[in-house]
Amino acid sequence: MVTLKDIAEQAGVSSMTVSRVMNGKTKDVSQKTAQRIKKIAEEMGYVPNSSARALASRASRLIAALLSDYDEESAPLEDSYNSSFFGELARQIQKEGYDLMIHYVKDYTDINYSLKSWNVAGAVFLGMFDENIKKIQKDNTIPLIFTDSYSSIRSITNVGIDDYQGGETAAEYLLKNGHRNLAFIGPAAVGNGVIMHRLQGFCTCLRDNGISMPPEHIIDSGTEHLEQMLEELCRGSDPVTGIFTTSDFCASRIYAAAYQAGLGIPDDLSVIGFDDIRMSRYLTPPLTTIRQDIKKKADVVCQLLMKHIKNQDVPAENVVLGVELKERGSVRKI
Amino acid sequence: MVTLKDIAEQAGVSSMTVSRVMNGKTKDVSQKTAQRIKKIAEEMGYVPNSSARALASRASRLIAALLSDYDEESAPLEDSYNSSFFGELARQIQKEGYDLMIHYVKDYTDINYSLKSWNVAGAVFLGMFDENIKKIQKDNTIPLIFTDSYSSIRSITNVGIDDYQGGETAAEYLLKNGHRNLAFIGPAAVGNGVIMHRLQGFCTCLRDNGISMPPEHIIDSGTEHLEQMLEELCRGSDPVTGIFTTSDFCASRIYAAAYQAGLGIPDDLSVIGFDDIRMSRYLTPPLTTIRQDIKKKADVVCQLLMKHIKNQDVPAENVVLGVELKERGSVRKI
DNA sequence: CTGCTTTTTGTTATCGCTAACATTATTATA
DNA sequence: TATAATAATGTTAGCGATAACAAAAAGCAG
Repeated sequence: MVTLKDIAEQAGVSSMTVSRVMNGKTKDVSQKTAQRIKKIAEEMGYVPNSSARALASRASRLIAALLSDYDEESAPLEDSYNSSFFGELARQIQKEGYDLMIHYVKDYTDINYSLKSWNVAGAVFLGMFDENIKKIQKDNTIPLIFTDSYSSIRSITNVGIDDYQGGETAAEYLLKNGHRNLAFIGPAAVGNGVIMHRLQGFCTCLRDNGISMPPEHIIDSGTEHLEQMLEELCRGSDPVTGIFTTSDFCASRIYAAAYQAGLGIPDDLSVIGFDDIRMSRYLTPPLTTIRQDIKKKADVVCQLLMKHIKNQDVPAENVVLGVELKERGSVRKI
Repeated sequence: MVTLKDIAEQAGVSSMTVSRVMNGKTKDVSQKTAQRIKKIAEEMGYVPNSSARALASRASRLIAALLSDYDEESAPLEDSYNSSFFGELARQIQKEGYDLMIHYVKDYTDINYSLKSWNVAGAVFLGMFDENIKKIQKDNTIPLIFTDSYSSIRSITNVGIDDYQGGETAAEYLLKNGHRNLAFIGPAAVGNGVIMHRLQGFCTCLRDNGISMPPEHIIDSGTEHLEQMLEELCRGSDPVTGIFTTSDFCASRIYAAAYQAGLGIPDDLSVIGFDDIRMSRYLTPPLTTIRQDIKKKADVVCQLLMKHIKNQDVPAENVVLGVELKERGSVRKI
């Protein structure tokens, strides 16, 4: 392993000078020496020891990405949306000269460990929110960025999308196409986050247009009997003709269930998804969905993180990115 | 920040004793002291500083996952299969008490940096293989595990699946169902890896059964004009009735193209995929595919890594995991 | 109680690097 | 040319932990 000292000896300077060169402190070292040292470092294949750096400078160039690990079966990265986002984030962060590590966390202890163990420069919470956040914030001075969190705490920086408007847009579009009897399919745990806001946007828009959706039309996407439910919903005297669902993956389940129930999409049933994952356009019919721009989101998260790292006093922000209706073929005009 | 020293002072012992307790060297510290120290550490919210540990012990509890970053547009983690694997790997590694960091690498320099910068304990190469591997191996003594690599170098440990057999299985199944005129759709860059072995297994099995597949039936999945190609293929005097493709994602593209071309699956065209991603069962018709067990793969990679980390002298292995036909509804019996 | 082993604890140096300050070389100013 | 200002380099002391060895305490046989 090549160290600063090795290079220093080769170059006949002190290791501090080499350190300065390696850290690009151009105005502290003469050009000539800098050039020479760079060349030697290159030749010797020097790679700075990040641990030593982190230790000495009390700051690492390392970011932690935190994923929720509430149970064994949850697999956040199996979700196409999440993993795409994570991948983009990783790339962006690397571009900024930082490294990214991943941590599944399930409680305060985990989060604490995650943030302190490598004294990371910052952390991104992926689609999760912990009750203990106040405590975490108090214990740590490093920037924390949340994504898709609906905490009411003003002092945390969050990057999310306009879920509410996404719901509205979906409702508007269904209404515009003549649908009046609608249903919502999403995770049972609506909670007070992303899902709830989509649902609220959806319902409010309906209500504003004089349409109401009965509570029994809010269906748990986790149910085993999706076909039966769809059948009941769509075969009554006042059949449901349009469904808004909270993810494209879920939409694919609805496609399958509808098919089994003998319901054609979009002829018998229109479906509108959320996310616009890569596969959505290849479903049959191509899925009409509320698109969120994952690259943009990753970019914003990364930039915000850098800003906070470089300047402690940047105030917390709540960035809400717009969503966009991606019109394809899964909603029909009545 | 709480350090060993702080705890030591509180407990009235030397920091070395605390270090021993924290590292679980039970037989070096009396039970009584150990207990007391643990309690104090707990109370003070001690989190070991991994950088300092890595520096002092010349070994970190950190694993690097390396992803290929050959161009801006490649997004390995957008692939459902890859990201699921990555997610599983992350979880398993964490369970072993290690941390995982992710690195996109595009050349020797990147890989070198990745391995040395944090003096990681080991690295996993995700579906990539670098020409310079010999050099990398020589420069580093840490265990390197490859996945899905078809290097001929005996000294590298690899975990992959039986791609060849996957191809065979697909062919057998199509033949069994009476299909005789077949096509293969996959990335243009067949290379000499995963894709080639699937194709070879497929072709060999066909040949062994007296069937041959003309070269023009090997189609680039990247093509813009998939519908046209399918149309030509399936509408001639001797129409193709079965397609083997190299991923489930690709299969979904074929579904879409077939639909556009007015070809019904499986009535006009049978399709068999590869991977068995989460969404495959929800396609219409549910996709018959060659399943690979991602959890198993992650598990094997992780166990192998641990074995190599704990014992330098474990010989390199080439683990080939079996694949399994997942029979669903996209292949019809003729 | 002595001398021995074994257990338990402590000391010192070091890992590779950087912060903070000290020094020397260089240039500019009077 | 002397002197101040600036630029370039060096020195020292850690960062928080562990390795390796050293010392003290405890246990035990005779």
